[in-house]
Amino acid sequence: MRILVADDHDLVRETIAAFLEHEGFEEVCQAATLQDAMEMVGTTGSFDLALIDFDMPGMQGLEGLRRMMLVNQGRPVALMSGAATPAIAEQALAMGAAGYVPKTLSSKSMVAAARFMVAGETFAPMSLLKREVPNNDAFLSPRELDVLRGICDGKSNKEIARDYDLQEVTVKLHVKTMSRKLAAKNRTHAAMIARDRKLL
Amino acid sequence: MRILVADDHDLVRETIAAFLEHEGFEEVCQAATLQDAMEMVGTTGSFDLALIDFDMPGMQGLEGLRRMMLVNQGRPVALMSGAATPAIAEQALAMGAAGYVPKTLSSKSMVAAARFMVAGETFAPMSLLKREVPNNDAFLSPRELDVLRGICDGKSNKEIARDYDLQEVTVKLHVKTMSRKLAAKNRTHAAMIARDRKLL
DNA sequence: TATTCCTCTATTCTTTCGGATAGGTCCATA
DNA sequence: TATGGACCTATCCGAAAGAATAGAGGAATA
Repeated sequence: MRILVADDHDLVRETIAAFLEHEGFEEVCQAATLQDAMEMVGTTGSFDLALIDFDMPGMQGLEGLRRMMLVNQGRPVALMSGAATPAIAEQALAMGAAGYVPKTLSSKSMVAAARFMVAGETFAPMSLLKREVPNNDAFLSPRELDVLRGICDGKSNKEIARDYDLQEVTVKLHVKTMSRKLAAKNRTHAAMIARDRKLL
Repeated sequence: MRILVADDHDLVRETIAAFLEHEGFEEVCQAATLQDAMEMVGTTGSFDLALIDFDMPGMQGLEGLRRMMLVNQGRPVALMSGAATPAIAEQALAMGAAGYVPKTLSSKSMVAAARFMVAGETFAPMSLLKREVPNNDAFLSPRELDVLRGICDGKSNKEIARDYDLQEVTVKLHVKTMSRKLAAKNRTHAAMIARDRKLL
């Protein structure tokens, strides 16, 4: 049962490794960069599970994950991160990662997740996939939400105006202010952001 | 560490309970009906985790799950099933279940999942969350997918053209043909459709 | 009461989209 | 070789969107 923990933050890496060892994983290796991690696979053989950090040197976004998965010969490789977006996690899973492990996970859960992935299952915390909507509140006004819904349905400003019995200019106003609130470049971007945050 | 396994199939229930006990869970209780399970909670107190079968007598679909969650005082309750549809699993999770455990899970994974849910995390097998994207293939051309990705990022045609070293008109062409293929009214609509079908 | 926020409207202007039409190359396959 | 598909470019036009600015009514709240 060989596990690799790759993270450039010494404290984080060592803590995780210590926990895993304490919980019965026999051989827990460590690496501080993607290069180190890949070399380690080359010299000592593939791991039963590799946990690699998203923000580690050499990762180049998810490209590092892809390369790591290649060298580990199909055995499970999971992405770790402290601050990756749900979108990144989903992408990682889509490209076949064994899981996504947020560093916010309790040590107990972390060990459970590791066990799980070693067993060949794919793991992701539901907190990622479960709608996080603590932000929403009174962030967008009711009208702005109306308009946003219309946009998400692919409607034009004119159509939205007709639906709610408004003038087109008014809809435009809402589109603009709402897009600013969401930090969206335009209506399409706003629609995607809305979909991501599940705030429709 | 008290766990409840509720299933009307004696063999299944006892097997699962035996595995959990073998893997270190101290107190594993069993029930063959929802009534029994709820009474058990009433007399011996709430469990750290309750695994209840979807097809058990008294369940009445997900209503039984809801009631079980109420009596267990907010502690994790997970749905088990041999043949529930993904839709049911998603519904269960939406109503706050601690997880969905298919009976097809290996015993190892089952234990890992239990550990995980006891720790307060929510669990669902990725097979549920992994998208079925068998439709996509060759539906949109590679270029059209490029453009679609750009649109989903809220980019303008001009930006997309720059990204791929094309003329803006060309991008427009792709937008048009691609929108037609997706039956989208406009770029925004196309972006939403793409997101829904996970074909980015 | 004054202030703030949401709401709606108006005008003007520039940029972007969307559609139509009309070419062209490259490539694979029948 | 011909046919069709994906790909690229061009010009033109109208519609839509986006941005800026200005004003006004209503409701809630400090």
